[in-house]
Amino acid sequence: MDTKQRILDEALTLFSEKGFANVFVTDIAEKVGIKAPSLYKHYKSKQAIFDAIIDEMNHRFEHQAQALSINGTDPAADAEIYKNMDEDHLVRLGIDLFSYYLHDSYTRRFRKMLTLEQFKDKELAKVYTGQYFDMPLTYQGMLLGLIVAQGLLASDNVPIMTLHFYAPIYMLLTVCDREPEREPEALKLLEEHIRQFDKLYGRNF
Amino acid sequence: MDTKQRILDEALTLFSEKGFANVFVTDIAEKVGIKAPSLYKHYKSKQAIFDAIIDEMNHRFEHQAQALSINGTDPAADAEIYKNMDEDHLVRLGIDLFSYYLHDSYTRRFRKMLTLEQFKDKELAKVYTGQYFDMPLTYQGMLLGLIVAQGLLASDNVPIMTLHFYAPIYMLLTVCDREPEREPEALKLLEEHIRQFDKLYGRNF
DNA sequence: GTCTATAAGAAGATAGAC
DNA sequence: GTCTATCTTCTTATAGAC
Repeated sequence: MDTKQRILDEALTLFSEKGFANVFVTDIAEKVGIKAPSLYKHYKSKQAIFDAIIDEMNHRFEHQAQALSINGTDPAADAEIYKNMDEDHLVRLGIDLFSYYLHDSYTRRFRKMLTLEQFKDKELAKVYTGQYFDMPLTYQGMLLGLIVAQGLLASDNVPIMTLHFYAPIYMLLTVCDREPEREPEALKLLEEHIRQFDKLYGRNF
Repeated sequence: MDTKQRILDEALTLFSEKGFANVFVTDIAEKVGIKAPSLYKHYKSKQAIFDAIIDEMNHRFEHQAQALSINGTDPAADAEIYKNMDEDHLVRLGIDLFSYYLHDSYTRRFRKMLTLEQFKDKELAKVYTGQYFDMPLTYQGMLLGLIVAQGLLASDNVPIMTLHFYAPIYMLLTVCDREPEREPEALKLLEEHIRQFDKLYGRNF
């Protein structure tokens, strides 16, 4: 990895732990193994480093869905996976989703950084809500819609059904971001949540 | 309100909007209508102001439940309220809860400040999780337990049922903290969520 | 308790040699 | 591209008069 990229990587780590304002260019340079002035040969300011991280994220998220072992951009192509979706498969899907978001290094650091900077301006607020509310609800809504279409679950309001599936996952994720030692407890609640979800939507309507 | 208290009030507003590190003692003093050095007659440092806000919160939250028009500390005493709990009453409860958390000035500012400072140290992380995860789940779990006991809803896993009730409320709250203009949309989803919740838990088991 | 003046130090960024 | 030296500005905090 070249220096320019290593700067982004170390800056992201520091920003996600301490917040933009509490990280000094000296800290970033030290982690990279150079002196602060050298850093300005790669980026014209501390803010430019932050902006470059946001830009890089926009490129990476295009491939995110693939990392979840789902096609991501073509839900119809994912339908095959959900042909025989039973409770255990749904639990596996939810835990994989949760574990990926929680443990993938880049995803976790970016989410934590955005958590700390979300009120800075309207654009960052939109990036956060887009990534952790609109996009998951849209995509998971398509998947659950497919499962409903196949008669494996039943709902006359798939968007709300999706909110019921995703909101507990999101909340448990924020808990583990703050207190990683609560992950076992979160995983237990997550599994119970999905089994209950499956029972609730598997029996009604 | 005396100067000492006004300092806390203005500091909380600024911290919740910009984060601790991006607020300067000059900014706080200006809002209060004094010069920065005068501020040091009331608090020995900027950090001491932050600490005083956290301390004040610990006192205020004792009375929080009462502001929600429920007893709060004695769920058994609240049982009366839920004697005739139908879907519309449950919707009202959820929307009141949501609206209180979102619009109560002190609650909103404190939550936003804590959001920005939650990774600073273990103690702040615990305050956040305690206030917005453990406490709501514990208390709402007691209320839902009462409703289940009265046969108005049914569940063999009240903690997970509580997670299903609260997690969407929490997630929608975080959306509105970032993008207040999305409140109408959030309220619509919130009402649909609770009506669906009532149907799901009203028909099973 | 509030002010003006100022100390003390931190932090972002630049200049110019190598 | 990296370094040392340095500039400039900002920020917290104190001193001491009123």
